[in-house]
Amino acid sequence: MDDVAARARSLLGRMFHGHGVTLLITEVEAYGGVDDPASHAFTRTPRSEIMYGDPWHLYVYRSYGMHVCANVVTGPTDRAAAVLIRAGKIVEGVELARERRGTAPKDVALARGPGNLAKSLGLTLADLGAPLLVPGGVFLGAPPVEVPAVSAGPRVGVSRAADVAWRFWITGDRTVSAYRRSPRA
DNA sequence: TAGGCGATGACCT
DNA sequence: GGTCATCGCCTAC
Repeated sequence: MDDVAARARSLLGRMFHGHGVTLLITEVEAYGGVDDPASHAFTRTPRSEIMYGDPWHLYVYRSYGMHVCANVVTGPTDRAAAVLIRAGKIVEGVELARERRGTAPKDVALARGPGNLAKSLGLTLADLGAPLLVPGGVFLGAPPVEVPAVSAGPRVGVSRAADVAWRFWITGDRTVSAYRRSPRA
């Protein structure tokens, strides 16, 4: 369990490249997989099968019909853990991201929230299963040289097991989305 | 093949 | 800060 959280934390401060836009990951949320009721991998289906595969691949899903969310499969394979990328700070391709978002209020909010982040990066369901350690359409940059200060708290938006403190963010970063507990929690 | 559902976002007060 | 619109996909008949 703890290694899942550790891997989620290690993603903070790391670069995430997506179709011409680069952002620095500022907020993530860990999902334990097989023993985590809130995880999409909790019920094993053809779709969630990707999380039972090799680590460092992309798992994307559509929510509420219109939003796309991006996850990093972290493994190990028998656990099917994944990390939801919730927010980031765009460092390259701001113009392109703004174009994709349409009417974005501020630069700092371009990739605030999982749906907005995926939209800024131009992610679609076609990116499902993309290898994240291989430079291409979507991939991860090298780990940060300097590890940022990290805060932890309960997960957002999940209807089950919301009390697990598996949400991590870079302390004080303004791109981190505001906390909101699920109405069903 | 039909229905339920969701790891949200935007907008309004 | 609270409320509500939203719809394509997955799962279970």
